[in-house]
Amino acid sequence: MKKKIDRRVLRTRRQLSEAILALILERSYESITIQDITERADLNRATFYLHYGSKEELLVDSLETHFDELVQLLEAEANGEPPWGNPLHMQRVFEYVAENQALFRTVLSQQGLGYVTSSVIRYIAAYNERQMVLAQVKTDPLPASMISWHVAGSLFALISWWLENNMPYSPEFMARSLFQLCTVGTYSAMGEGSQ
Amino acid sequence: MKKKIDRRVLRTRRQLSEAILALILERSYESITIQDITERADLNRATFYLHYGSKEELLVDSLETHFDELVQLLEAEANGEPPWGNPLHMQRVFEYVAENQALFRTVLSQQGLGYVTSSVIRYIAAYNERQMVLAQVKTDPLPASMISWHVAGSLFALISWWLENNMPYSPEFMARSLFQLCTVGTYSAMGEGSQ
Amino acid sequence: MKKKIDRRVLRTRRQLSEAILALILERSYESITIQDITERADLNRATFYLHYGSKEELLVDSLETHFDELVQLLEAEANGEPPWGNPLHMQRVFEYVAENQALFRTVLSQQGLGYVTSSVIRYIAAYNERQMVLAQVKTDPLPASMISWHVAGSLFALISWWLENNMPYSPEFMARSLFQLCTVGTYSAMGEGSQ
Amino acid sequence: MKKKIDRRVLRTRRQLSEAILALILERSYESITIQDITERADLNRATFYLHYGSKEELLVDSLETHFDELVQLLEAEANGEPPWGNPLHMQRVFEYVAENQALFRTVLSQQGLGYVTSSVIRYIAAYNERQMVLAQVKTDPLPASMISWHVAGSLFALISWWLENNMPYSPEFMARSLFQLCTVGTYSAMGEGSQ
DNA sequence: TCCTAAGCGAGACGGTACGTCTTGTCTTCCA
DNA sequence: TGGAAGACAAGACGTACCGTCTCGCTTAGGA
Repeated sequence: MKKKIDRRVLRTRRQLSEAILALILERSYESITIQDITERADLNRATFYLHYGSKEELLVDSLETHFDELVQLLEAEANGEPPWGNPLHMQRVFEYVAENQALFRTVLSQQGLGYVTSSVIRYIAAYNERQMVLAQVKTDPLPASMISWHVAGSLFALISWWLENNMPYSPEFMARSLFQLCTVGTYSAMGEGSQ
Repeated sequence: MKKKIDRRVLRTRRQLSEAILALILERSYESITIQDITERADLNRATFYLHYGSKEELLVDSLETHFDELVQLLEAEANGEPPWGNPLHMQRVFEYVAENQALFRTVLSQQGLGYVTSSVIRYIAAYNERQMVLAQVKTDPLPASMISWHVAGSLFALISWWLENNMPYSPEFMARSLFQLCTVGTYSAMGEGSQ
Repeated sequence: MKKKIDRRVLRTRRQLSEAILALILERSYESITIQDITERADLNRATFYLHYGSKEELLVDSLETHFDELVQLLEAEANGEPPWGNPLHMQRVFEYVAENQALFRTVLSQQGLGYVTSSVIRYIAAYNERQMVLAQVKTDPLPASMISWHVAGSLFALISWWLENNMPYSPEFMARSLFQLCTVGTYSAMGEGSQ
Repeated sequence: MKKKIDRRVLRTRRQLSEAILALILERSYESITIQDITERADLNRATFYLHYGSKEELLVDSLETHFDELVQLLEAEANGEPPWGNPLHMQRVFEYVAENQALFRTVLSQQGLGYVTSSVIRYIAAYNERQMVLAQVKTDPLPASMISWHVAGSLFALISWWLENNMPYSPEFMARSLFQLCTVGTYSAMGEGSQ
């Protein structure tokens, strides 16, 4: 019972993906209409509805590739350590962000993409927790999920800060800072004698 | 040369504010039309446009009151300390969130309110930085704004986690946890011998 | 290279035409909204704008059919004579008016249809002049167009008078009267000895 | 029980009259809003409603002056003759039109003023009939009112033609032409041997 | 290699919300 | 008391976008 997907279908979906990704880099997500997408993709508006039910559906489908790529990259390097336990580990994330700078900047800062924003934190937190369970980290007296969210929130915030300030530091530095802020706290991270 | 604001105007704006705040607690922000708002407020649709240019404008105006309240509360208690430097300080935030639970839950989790989400982090970070400057905290070798964002992201994430898990801990506990995670880091916060 | 007009389009336009013609017979033209027309035509309001830019455009389009009918009828009978030169000729006009009584009554008397009113005189005058040129009528010392307007004004007025007085005379009588008033003048038309 | 009309009221009405008369000379009657009129008159919009119920009411009130003037002028000169019985009589009409050229041009040709257009013919016809009755004109076998309308339609048409063609003839010539067309008919008016 | 089901373009249409415009009413305040 | 100022309800306007549909044409891929 083979699925035999028409090559035209694949082509059409690719065109739609490329169109929406190109468009969100250009202007506000909410201002983009399905008409705009299909025009850019050189397709008929009705054709859109043969493949997706909404802009959101297409966007999620289009972004999946990117995030899956990153997650696979991370999981390959995680060796029984909590995700922030190793600066090198986090460094990959910042490097990946730097490579896909335009996309991340858009996704993290655009108004209409709010639901992506919050999913991202949730997504990172879930990933963190998964890794912590695998690494059998004990977190008493705090629950593991709280720690996961703490780190996810911090990571998200640092990435946002980094992009908004035009990446003034190297990925290494950012990763090391995150590592320190999370593991040994702000007091130590800021050096002796501070505060 | 007094401004002489018509009492009707104030009344109308209050009705609109109450209407939109009530509606976002009931259903998806994007699904709310201006027609819905004015109907709920018992006003004519055209009247809306005499006061606001869009749903967003009204929402921001309506939320301001709440957040300003919180900020004033915090600033009154901050005595030359960084905002997370004192668990009691943060406790106020969690208590405030608990009191306005329904609103925060909606604002932090609803899809269409994404731009609020990211503004909130930005807002907290800016507040943090302001306080750090006032407290003359030295942050070498990390820039103060990075620390601000780190703490803001963490606070945001912990509030989200807290609300999503139906507030399983007291505001005191949450504040103390945040304090520890931020100041002395995850290792210490999680107790000796962990990891 | 045929035009390929969608049958649905024709159907839609017919529905709109019928709707507006029915409505102007019922009530004041100005009081009719596009909403009214589309409701009567069982169509969506937006659909109206796919076909016409305004009520006026639709009305003109709808009336054209009627007037073209009359003009064709007249031209078929005109044999090198000026249009009022033959009572039988004009008789057709009055007969046609009688048959489409309700429509003419409305078009000639309704306030909002003023621009139709004046176009009608202009329209008749132009027709007259065209016929006079064809018939090579010499009009010295008066210009042909002045004569055309004179007769058009008279025809228009007599039709109005006829309808307003509930058609007290037969089309034949009206046509003969118009013929006499125009060709031999009021003195002769009113019989010998008058005045 | 004197009426004590405030001088301010008269002033206000005059301002409104002048405003609407000025405006119809400038642009389409329908495009003129009450807002426009009151702005031009340097009055508040609400004030309009203290004096008139609609644009139409104001316009009729404003035009009355002009037409009454003309009628008085005509009646003063009519000495028991039917109104078209004397070329000199009609000449006054054309002269009056020429003097108030801009106004007549507007009133007769503007779309939205259709109801004025048809009232004008009705008005002239009624005047004609009144004069015919006074002059005890016998019109057998045609009814007097039919004759009145015939002449009114012709007069209206000739005035329209005259204005549309930028008044190529003198009032005297127009009056004489109308006289001939109406009294002795087109055949005679166009000279011997024509047709 | 044909043929048949699918993908797709074109575009009409119903539906919904938009933001704007004009009207008419009302209230408050001033001269 | 007449008018200015302006808030508001009411409702039509023309536009924009959506999602659905129908009608053909083209073309891929199984027979």
